[in-house]
Formats: sequence, C-alpha cells, structure tokens
Amino acid sequence: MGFGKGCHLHLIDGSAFIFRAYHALPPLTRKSDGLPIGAVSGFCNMLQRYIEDNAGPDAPTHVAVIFDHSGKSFRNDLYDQYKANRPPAPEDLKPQFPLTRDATRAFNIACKEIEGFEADDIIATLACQARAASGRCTIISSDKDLMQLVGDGVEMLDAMKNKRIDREGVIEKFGVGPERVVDVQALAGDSVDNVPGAPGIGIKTAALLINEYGSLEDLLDRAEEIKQPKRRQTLIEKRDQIELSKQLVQLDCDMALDFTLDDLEVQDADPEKLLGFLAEMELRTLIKRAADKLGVEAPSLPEPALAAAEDASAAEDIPFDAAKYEWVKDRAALDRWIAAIYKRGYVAVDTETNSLDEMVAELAGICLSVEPGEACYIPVGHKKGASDDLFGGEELQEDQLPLTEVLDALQPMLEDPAILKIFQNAKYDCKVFANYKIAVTPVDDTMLLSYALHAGEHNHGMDALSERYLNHQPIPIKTLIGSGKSMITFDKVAIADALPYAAEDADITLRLWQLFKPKLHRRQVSTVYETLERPLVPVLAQMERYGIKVDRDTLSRMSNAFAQKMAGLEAEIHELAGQEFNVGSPKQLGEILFDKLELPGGKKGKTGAYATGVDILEDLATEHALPGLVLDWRQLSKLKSTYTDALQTHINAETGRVHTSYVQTGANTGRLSSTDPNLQNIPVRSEEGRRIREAFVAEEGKALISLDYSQVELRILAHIADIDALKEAFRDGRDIHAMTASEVFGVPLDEMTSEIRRRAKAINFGVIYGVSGFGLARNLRIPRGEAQDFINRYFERFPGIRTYMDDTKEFAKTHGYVQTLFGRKIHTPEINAKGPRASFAYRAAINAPIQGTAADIIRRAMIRMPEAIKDLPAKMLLQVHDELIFEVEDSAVDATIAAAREVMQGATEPAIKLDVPLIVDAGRGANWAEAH
DNA sequence: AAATTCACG
DNA sequence: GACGTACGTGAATTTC
Repeated sequence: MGFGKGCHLHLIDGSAFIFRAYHALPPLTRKSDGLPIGAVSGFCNMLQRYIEDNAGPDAPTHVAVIFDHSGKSFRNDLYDQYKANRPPAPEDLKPQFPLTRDATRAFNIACKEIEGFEADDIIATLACQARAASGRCTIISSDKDLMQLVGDGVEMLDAMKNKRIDREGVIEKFGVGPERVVDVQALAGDSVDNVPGAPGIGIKTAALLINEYGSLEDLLDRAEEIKQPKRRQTLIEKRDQIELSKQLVQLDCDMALDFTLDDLEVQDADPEKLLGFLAEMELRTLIKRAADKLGVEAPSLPEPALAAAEDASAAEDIPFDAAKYEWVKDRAALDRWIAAIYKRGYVAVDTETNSLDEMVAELAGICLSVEPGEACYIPVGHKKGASDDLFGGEELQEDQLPLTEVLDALQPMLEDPAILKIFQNAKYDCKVFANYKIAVTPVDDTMLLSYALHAGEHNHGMDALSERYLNHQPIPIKTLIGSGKSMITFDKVAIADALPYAAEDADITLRLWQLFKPKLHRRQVSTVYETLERPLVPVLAQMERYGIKVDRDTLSRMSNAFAQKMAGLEAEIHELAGQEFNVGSPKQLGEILFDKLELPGGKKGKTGAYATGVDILEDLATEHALPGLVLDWRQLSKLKSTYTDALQTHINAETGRVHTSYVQTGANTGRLSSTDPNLQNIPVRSEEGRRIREAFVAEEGKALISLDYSQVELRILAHIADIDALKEAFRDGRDIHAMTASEVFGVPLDEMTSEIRRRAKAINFGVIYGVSGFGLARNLRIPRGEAQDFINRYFERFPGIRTYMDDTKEFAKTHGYVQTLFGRKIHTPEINAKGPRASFAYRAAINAPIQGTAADIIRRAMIRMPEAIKDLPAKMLLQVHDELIFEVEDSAVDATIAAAREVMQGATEPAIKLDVPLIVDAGRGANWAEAH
C-alpha cells in the first residue's frame, strides 16, 4: 500500500525513550556477563506497551523509531556551542545505544538515523511528507522542539502522560500557534540545548512580542518601536544571535532520505526474532509477556541465565492454589511437616494470633512452608463464636491439635541452630513465641531483606511485596475479620476460612525469600542486612518486652490539671471571640480570626481553609490577645490528649510498664520509628511538656540513665564532606555553632552574642536539610535577602559542603540511590522527576547519607550493647534516634554509663574510623526528666 | 480517608 | 521564567 489518504504514520522519538528508560529504572545488568541493560530493558518494555496500546481500530499503518546519530550535527557548524553544555552520556548507558537499535528491529519496526542530522529533523521531514500525501501523523514524544510540526493532520502524543498535544496544546505551551513556535523559541532560547536566544526574554515575553508584531522578522525590523528600553536595546543589539537561534531551532523538513514513507509500513511481528532478542538480553518477564501477546510458547533461557535472572524466581511460575494448602489435624501430619523441614534446612513460618499487641497475643495457629505453592496451617487456638451460648466464646473449634503438643513438637526445630526460620516481620512472631518461652533462632526476615534492598522504592508490607514481586494479590484480612466496629479477632474465624489466608502468608514469605536473598549480593547490601538489620531484631524485641515503667497517678494528676487550665482558657477565648465555638477546630478558628475579627493574613491551602498553624498564630499574637490564648490551649490539648491521657491506656496491666513497638523499616534513612505508643516524641522542648517525662520512672532501687550522641549529624557532615575547619573544631571540643558564627559572620569568639550564635546554629542545621534562602528567612524571621547572604557566606567559607551537595545529587541522578558510610542504600526514585518533586528528592538525597549514617552508628551500638552490659544489673529500654535510655540498679549506675558510653563512642569501629570524635553525654535520675 | 496540627530527633 | 521553599517520623482531631 502506498502512503496516502487514510494512512496513519507513527514516529517514535527513540532517544527520548532511551533516556526515560535509563533514568526511570535502577541500574540493571545482564546476569550472565554483567552487561548493563537497564535502559534496553525499559526501552523494550515501552515498545511492548506501545504495541499493546496501539492495536485498536486507530492503529497506525506506518511506523518508525527515529534516533539521533552520534556525533555532531549540521547545527554545530552553525554554532559550535550548540548543545555544548550537555553532559556526556553515562558510561553504563553508552554500550546500550546500539542495543536499542537491535531491539527496535527485533520488534520488526523500522529504525532510522542519519549522520549529521538530529532525530528531530528526520521526524520533521517524514511528518511533512505524510502531510503532503494527505495522511495523518502522530509523533510520540513530548519534546517541545517538535511542537512546531503540529497541525494539519500532525499531532504529538506524550506517551508517559498518555496526553495528545494538538494545536490547542501547543498554544497552551508557547502562547502561539505551531507556525510561530520557532519564533518564540528563537527569542526565548533554550538552556538545555544551549540556544542563546535574547537575554532576559523568556517564553511568556516572547509570545507577547510575536503576537503583537506578527512574526520574528517583523519584530526585528520594527524593534525601534518597542517601548521598554532594555528590551529594545537587546533586540537590536542581539539581532544576529536571535537569527542564529532561529536557524538552530528550525527543523529541516526537506532532508534527502534514502527511504520513503512506503518503507515504513507496519509489519507483523516475527516471534522468533523478537523472543530471540529478548532471550539474549535475559529479560525474563518481558519474554513471557511478549510470548503471551503473540500466542506462542515462551522460549526458556539458557541455564546460567535462568538461575540468576533478576527479579524472577522458580516460584514465579508456580500458581497460588489454596487447594494445595494442608490443614494439619493430627500428630502424624505434624510430624511429616517437621521431617520435611529438617530435610530442607529452612522453613517459612507465620503465626496467627488474637491481637496485634505482641505482649498479650495468644496463638491461634501456625503456618509453615518449605516449597513454593505448598503450605500448611496448624490451628491451635480457634474458638467458636460467642453466639451459641454463654461459654461459646471460650470453646475450641474441632480438629485442632492441643497447643502444648504442637509447641512441644515444634520447639526443638524453632530453636535448632541448623534450621533457618524465615518470617515476614520476624520481630512480631518471635515475640509471640517468646510468650511461650520459645527462643526462635536463627531467623531471616523478608521485610528486612526488602528494606536493605529497596529502601525508598516502596514499602515493605507483605501485601505490597506480593503484588509487586509475585504478581499476586493476597487474600485481604478484611474478608475474614471485617473492619471497623464489627471487627472480630482471628481466633474467632472458622478454621476452614482461615486456612487459605494463613497458609498463603507462609507461601508468599517463602517465595519472597527465594527472590530476595540472592539479590543481597548482587545489590551489594549483604553487609547492611547481616550487620545492621538482622542482628537488631532480637535486641529490639528484648527492649520492647522490658518496656519502661510509667506512673499512672502522675499522668492522671497532670491530665486533671491540664483539663482545668484548658477550661479557663476556653472561657477567655470565647469571651474574646464574642461567641462560643470549638477551639480545636482550625476551620471555626480561622473564621473567627479572619472573618469575624478581620485580622490580617488571608487564606491558604488547596482546600480553601484558613491556615492557623503555630507560625501564623504567633505572628497574629502581636495584633490580638486571642491567638496567644489559642496557642496556650492547643499546647495543653496536645499534651493531654496525646500524652497524659493516651499513655495511660498503654500501660500493660500485667507489667505496669509501657511497651512501645519499634518499626525497623519505619524510615527510609535507616532510622527506627516507634508506635503504640510513640516514645520517640515525648515532650522536652517546653517546660510544661517536659514534666510528662517525670512519669517515666525507674523501679524502686534503680535509676534511669540516658546517653546521647552530641551533635552527631554535624560531625558526620564534617567527616563526609571533609571540612577541615569543622573537623578541627570538633577535635578541639570547641563550640561548633559559635565557631561557625565567627567564621561566617567574622565576629571574634569573645564578642559572640547569643543571637549571632543562634543564627549560625540555624544555618548549621539548615545545611543538613538542604535549606533555601526562603526557608532560613522564615525560620529566623529575617528578610530573605539577608538569609541568602548568610547561606552564600557559609558556602564560601566551607566550599566542601557545596561540593558534597553537588556530588551527592550527581550520584543520585546516575545511580538512583545514595549511600551511608556503612553502605546502606537509600533509593531516590524521584530525583530525575521534574518540578517541585525533584527539589524534594534532591534535599532528601542530601540529608539521607547524614541522617542514615547517624542511624547506622546507633544501630551498631545497640547491637553490641547486650554483650557489653551482660554482667551489669542493667537493661536497655528505649532509643530516641541519638539517645539510649537504660534502667539500672543504683549501685551500678557509673559502671553502666562507662560501659555504654564506650560502646556508643566506638560504634563506627572497626569498619570506619571517623575523622572526628564521637562524644556521648550522660545523665541519671529517678525519672526520665532528671536523666535527660 | 484526607487534611491539619504538633510532638520529637 | 515560574514555582515552591529544611530532613525524618507518629498520633489526635476535625472535616468531608
């Protein structure tokens, strides 16, 4: 068929596909020889998806992928600086360029590039030919340089956003129609391609001028008429540069091609060619997908490749089948499973209980799996519903082995050092077993494997991991126990219903383990997992089980005092407002402040509600008495509801202590988080809040001690960024903020004021977070320009910090992650996004190695701590990021401080020798307020 | 369930 | 040239 009316040509911007694929994916290598193939893999995925998405009635009749030819183009002859500030392609991308051409041909799609021309010119020429032949053309690209081609049957399609760009879309972007796009571009220039344009004129101004004068030529001819003197001068003086810019952005629609549109006709796929290529690249998942679409059998990979193929396991092909899950009802079946476990050497285990609180949880059943697709459930505590009779709630369901018999049979296996027990979130299950005096060891944990491998990429809950890596959606727990008020506990579920859910969890855990464990080496995080994750599990479990004693009476008295004060404040507030309203409602408060009292400081937020945060109320406090009272009320309300009231409900009836739960995967940086209750945010900054710490007490005859790292993150910054001045200051034990102030502001140390020191402190902390002038200005409540000056001077004085930031950003952009000193990888998938998301990712990437290294250090200390204090009457109870809290008999306070301090100060060694000393401060007392 | 606010390092 | 603007968390409360 010759190309003509009714025909539809698709032109794919190949280079855009390659770069998008490269940056969107983590570095991926071919397993058999380590060849980098991340971009090729992503490129093939995009082509496959393109083909699947374009099979319908509007399918193209002709298609080609157009590439840039390597080397210079004719534009470099026009202007030697054209695209001169483009960084060279990353080393691991270069070998992939020819492979993407091979991939295109393997998909049986025409593949074109021409020496001395850019892909955009070939696309332009073909689009014009298609238009001349009365056919349609769709350009699959979002490159704004191609927008000049739109119109008259030519459209663009942004494949990522699946958004078509027509004439209207171009006008939206450039403010002019496609025929004037080059004029606007010539004026505005392009920093990415290094097109100079007219200095000081951007797209907005350019569109305004072009629309007023009709065309670039008319504008330049009549430049004398322009009113703004600066703009007039620019256009007159830079005429040559602007005309050159137009030549650079103008695409060549009239290239001589050695092929015609007819050569681009869509061809049927050649399964052998395509699958052969994908097999050569060892892209397992894509082979299956492509074979499925083609309706042919997927070829098997060569054996070594199969064994190692990334993100694919033997388990992937084994279906999930609830019929293969076994209900263990008798002793013979249980013994059979135990024998199978000993034969295999490892087993995936999951426990079902009647509570999410491990301190009180009782076993409902145990699941085991040693082979993907096969699992069993051993119910031991399922009870009949309470509906039958008064005692029904305690009566056991049928066909369950006695709990003690099951535990006696399993205990030797669970404690056998030769048998590896695999869990998803091992800490929970180990604590449950600990309730039955069973010490499970050794243990692997798929949640922690995922965290070591994928921190920052996604969460590590089992449901999410299963969907992502096994392509399988587990049975939602809601279908068994319901949700909200009518929720029941798992031990009340009928065993027949519980079986498929529970056994599946062990099955999934085993499959995830088979997938993740070999990846530790390939991603080089084995040491992270083995030294920072795995050994921490028993340490945290022990701390949680000890808990910390909290005095209910103290909290209760404080609650009452807060309630009284709040009532008084509330009356005053209503008085001042002239009406009653809910002080706790930001919405109602906003209306009182800004509508009724007409205080300055209008709306904010996307919901249209007034913002009434502490910053705003503090500013308003100078205008009116009410905001200050609200702030006082809020502080009390927070203290009462979150602390003095809520903490009481967390006191364990049996132990009289509060048992928090640490989430080891809680923060992407390696920090822990603490929940139910969160004991990492107990008030300390305000005098009234700090008194809540008086309720955290030591037992009679014991004391609480607290040891915290002094300015650990700044020390790490000094080491990582290699700032001599900072390192020396730390080595000499000087006041680091005063030192910074004197360096940055030029004030001698003996003339230092607290205000200047405070500013330096804010800058020191800001730097760790990637602060902007705007942010520092807001924090210090100083003019923005002044804040920017501070920051500039800071970087001038400590240029190494700027270098660290630039290097970190560059590393994140090429690798997709950043690293701590101990090799922990924190992924930064958004670093190559554009807009504000990239800014957030950039600041997070700067902060992560610092915060993460600090987290690694205290983890190392915690892991060594039990051994260091084993002969002392002391227990480690809490961790608050840079602080550890112990309970110790009065007689051993000094010895414990000495032992713990030594472990903490030496925690980096022998792996790392820091250039700065780590200093640990210590306190002691009958309660946490005194100890801190 | 989302948004807002505020407690901590 | 515009846009947003300091990192990492968890919990309580109000609003939709």
